Amino acid sequence: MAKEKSTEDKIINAARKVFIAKGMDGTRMQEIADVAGINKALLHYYYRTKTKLFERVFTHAFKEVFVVLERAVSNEMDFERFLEKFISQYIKLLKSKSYIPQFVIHELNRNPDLIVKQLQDKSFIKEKLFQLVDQAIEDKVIRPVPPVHLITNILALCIFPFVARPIITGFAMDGDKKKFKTYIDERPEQVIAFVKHAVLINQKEEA
Amino acid sequence: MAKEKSTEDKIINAARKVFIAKGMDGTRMQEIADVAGINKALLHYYYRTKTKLFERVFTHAFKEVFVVLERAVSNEMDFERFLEKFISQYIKLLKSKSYIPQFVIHELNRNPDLIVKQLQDKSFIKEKLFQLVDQAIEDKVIRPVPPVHLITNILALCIFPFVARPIITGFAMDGDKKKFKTYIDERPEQVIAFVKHAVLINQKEEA
DNA sequence: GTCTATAACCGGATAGAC
DNA sequence: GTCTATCCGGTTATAGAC
Repeated sequence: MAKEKSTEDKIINAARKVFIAKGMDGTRMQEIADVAGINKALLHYYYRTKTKLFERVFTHAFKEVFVVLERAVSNEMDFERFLEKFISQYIKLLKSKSYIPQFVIHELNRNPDLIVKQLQDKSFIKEKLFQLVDQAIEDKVIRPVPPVHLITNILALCIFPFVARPIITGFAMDGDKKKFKTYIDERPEQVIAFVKHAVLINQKEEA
Repeated sequence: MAKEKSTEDKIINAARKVFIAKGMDGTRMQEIADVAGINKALLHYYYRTKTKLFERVFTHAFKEVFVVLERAVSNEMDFERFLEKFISQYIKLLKSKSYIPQFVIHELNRNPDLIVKQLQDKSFIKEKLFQLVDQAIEDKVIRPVPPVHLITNILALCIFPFVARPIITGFAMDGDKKKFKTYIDERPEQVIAFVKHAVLINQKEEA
């Protein structure tokens, strides 16, 4: 099974696990060492401080859930297919990284300066996305709606369930985690239909 | 101006401020004492432990952003007006408590058991809300959509911007906080229109 | 590179004077 | 009720042996 890993890999994987589960403040270096199966001093040998190790983990996590935007704007296609592709692929991605959004959002709120480093030279993504929406409006494919709002709406519908999972599970599913899984599996279809009805102009009923 | 407050009030207010800004793990009792203008020992005199003080703050914060659901189901009205009222009032509320959603969500993710205590005897709200949606579907006011999805969609659209503020401000507004404020001011109108188009059946263009 | 031991500090909680 | 002083466990980080 080739479960062999370098010490550095073991540390990074352990750090990811613990930081994402407990946040910067809630994490203990000892716990990372335990999970990695090594000892505390070694952590400091590889990454001099907790902060440095955290920043490394955070940057990686941020990219994991952000670069999807970058990929999204690089493919040329009509707006309806863009919606379908983007929403289904993004929710699929989030399912496999379901604890990352809350982690990233929390740490960004704790320390908003972090965002600056992460968004270096990323403004072209915003331009492209806004342009995509503006073009669809001009082509009468969607009704006129400010790009920021449409884009944040789509992201909200995709991301929110993962962030609010305990509330949704507790409030609407009587704490039953299986029901939450079912709900998430239904999401792509539901979100796509919701957004299409919300903005597409010649939306006809389909078979 | 009657700025006089009991010590207990000073403590609670300071604790709210610090816990909501920094979370349970990031908060220091010393900082709460400093903000309250008293000394650390006095905190323990009123609330024996940090955990107890936290729980008091958390419960209050949770109620502040949750009871709106309770109020929403107690007013009888047609579905379209329910949407308008709920969305505009909820966003208005969140504007005045804009740091609470992220706080509540983070702590609930760190400790999902907290949700159980908060939702004691609240299942009637869920029943009423689901019923409201089912009724609207039956009356052909909205297209058929599973109640959980519609409700979480609405909540996502209202809450997400406050939770993701640093990302939205950094990504779409070049870090300009004034633009974020404008964006939030536009939200009620935008969200209401979005949801109406998404689900209302005889949606006609209005003047 | 990896370990044990320990330094240096921090933070929650308490004792006890006023 | 409110304060000062202090205890004590826990946490990051380093020293130094192997």
